[in-house]
Amino acid sequence: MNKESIKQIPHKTIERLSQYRRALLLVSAKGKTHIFSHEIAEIQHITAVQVRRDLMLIGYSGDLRKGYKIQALVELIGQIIDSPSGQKVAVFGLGNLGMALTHYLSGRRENLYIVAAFDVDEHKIGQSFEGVPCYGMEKVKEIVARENITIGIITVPAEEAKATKNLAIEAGVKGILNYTPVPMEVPEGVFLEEYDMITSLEKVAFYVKELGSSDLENTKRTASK
Amino acid sequence: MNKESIKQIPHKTIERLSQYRRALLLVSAKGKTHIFSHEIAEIQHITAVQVRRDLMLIGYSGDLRKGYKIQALVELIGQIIDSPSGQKVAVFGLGNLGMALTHYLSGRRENLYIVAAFDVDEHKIGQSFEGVPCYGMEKVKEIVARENITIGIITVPAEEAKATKNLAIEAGVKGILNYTPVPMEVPEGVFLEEYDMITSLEKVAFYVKELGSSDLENTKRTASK
DNA sequence: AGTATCTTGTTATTCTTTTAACAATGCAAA
DNA sequence: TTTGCATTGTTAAAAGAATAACAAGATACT
Ligand SMILES: NC(=O)c1ccc[n+]([C@@H]2O[C@H](COP(=O)([O-])OP(=O)(O)OC[C@H]3O[C@@H](n4cnc5c(N)ncnc54)[C@H](O)[C@@H]3O)[C@@H](O)[C@H]2O)c1
Ligand SMILES: NC(=O)c1ccc[n+]([C@@H]2O[C@H](COP(=O)([O-])OP(=O)(O)OC[C@H]3O[C@@H](n4cnc5c(N)ncnc54)[C@H](O)[C@@H]3O)[C@@H](O)[C@H]2O)c1
Repeated sequence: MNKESIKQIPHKTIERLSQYRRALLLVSAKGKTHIFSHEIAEIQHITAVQVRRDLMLIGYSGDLRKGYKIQALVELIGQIIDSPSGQKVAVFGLGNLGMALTHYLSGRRENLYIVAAFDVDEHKIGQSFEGVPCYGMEKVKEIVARENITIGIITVPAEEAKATKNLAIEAGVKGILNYTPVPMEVPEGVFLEEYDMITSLEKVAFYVKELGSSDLENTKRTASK
Repeated sequence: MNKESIKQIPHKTIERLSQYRRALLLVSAKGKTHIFSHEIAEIQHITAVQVRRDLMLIGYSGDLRKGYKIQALVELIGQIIDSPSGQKVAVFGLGNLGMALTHYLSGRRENLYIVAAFDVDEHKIGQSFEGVPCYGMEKVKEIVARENITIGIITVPAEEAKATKNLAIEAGVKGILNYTPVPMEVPEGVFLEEYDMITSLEKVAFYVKELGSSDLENTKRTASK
């Protein structure tokens, strides 16, 4: 697993590794120590080949008779997708969605820490939510630098989305998770992931309509993007 | 645009059509009547070829000199992705996320109506939120049937996710939008779309780490899908 | 020992999606 | 009129991802 080979891991495989790990931790908690590719596949509702291929790409070898050693696999996935010292995350826009996410994420993931939220609302600034302090926008540069925040989640109103993204990047954020419906672009060296809920919902609506009008297709789609 | 050709529109194109439409409505509101493929592309941060290819797939022809007629294109996209009489949506699990989504979606989309929420919390049952009534789980069958709800958004706790999905499908829901981190499967004739936030966040974290360790890749990824 | 069975690891193939290439078109200006 | 230019529509190629195919290893059973 050198740096070059990691770079060639498909994006989709990276996504599945995240999911495998969580699934593995769950079955591990039940006392299981080994698992077969088809068992992982069943949990994830994908094929066993897909699982084996993904594990091949990260260079993990299982036992031909017992399957994969859960603990070792979890550790290897961690070596690949985690930063050794963890990464810090900030939420930009502590509204309905931002608050839900803060609630959901804080104290949950071992290597990703939500350490700050930013908003313009005077009622929120200065307070803490789930142990996460909320700062005014004028503090972005200072806090991002001081805390070494590398990831920003954008949940401000659509009109403010691009400006907020720019501010975050100027302050030093290297990864953007954009939950506004506004398509963005980022400079070289910054990674952008976008998710648009309306699109998902309209997509479901479209395929429901299509399935209704002629029942040809059995469909499952997974996004995460 | 017959039924066969619609079926062959790539999933990704369907997603982009949803986004094109919203972008077009915005520029239309500013008084613009025509638009070039490269203008759409710029808004969406994709390539003009991609736009033209998508429009080709839905059989829309632009004017060689003026570009695409915005209003006509919006209408055509509507003919393709909307159901003529709209579709009704229910939220299952009116917690932090479910409430945020209800807030966000209610009264917003023209052809998709959130008409019900379901929860087990006695404090929520019987109340309305954003004009959306919350019912107990024992009412799912009755309400889904009565209101002809075709789409269910799953935002219950992870442990309840599969049971809730099954209940929704038994009641007659034909499309599931799963926001829990629990991978699901659905019977034939039901469409499933899943989005896992943790996966997205860990993916961003991974690529931030990689970009940091060697600045080769300029990356943009969009999910919704 | 030999055979059957199950699993992994990997290569080959197919499918999907994006990107490139380019002919055809229509207008404007020379 | 003719040339140049920017745009569309479409076919061709490339890239990315999933699926299939199958050799090889390990164990159990005969
Ligand atoms: N609520 C949802 O479920 C949901 C779902 C998908 C996408 N979104 C998107 O997420 C974004 C937020 O949605 P919401 O429902 O939470 O809205 P919201 O209005 O509840 O929250 C927006 C928050 O951003 C703050 N804010 C406003 N301007 C700001 C600025 N310039 N800088 C920093 N903070 C600022 C506001 O004070 C508020 O707290 C929107 O773009 C929306 O499209 C929301
Ligand atoms: N909060 C987020 O930002 C967020 C983000 C991504 C994913 N999720 C996922 O969404 C789900 C909900 O998250 P949340 O933060 O809103 O949790 P939450 O606890 O705030 O909400 C869960 C809601 O579901 C209700 N509920 C519990 N059991 C139920 C049942 N059997 N049937 C119907 N309703 C039931 C609860 O009463 C509560 O209102 C979780 O699976 C979580 O993993 C949440």
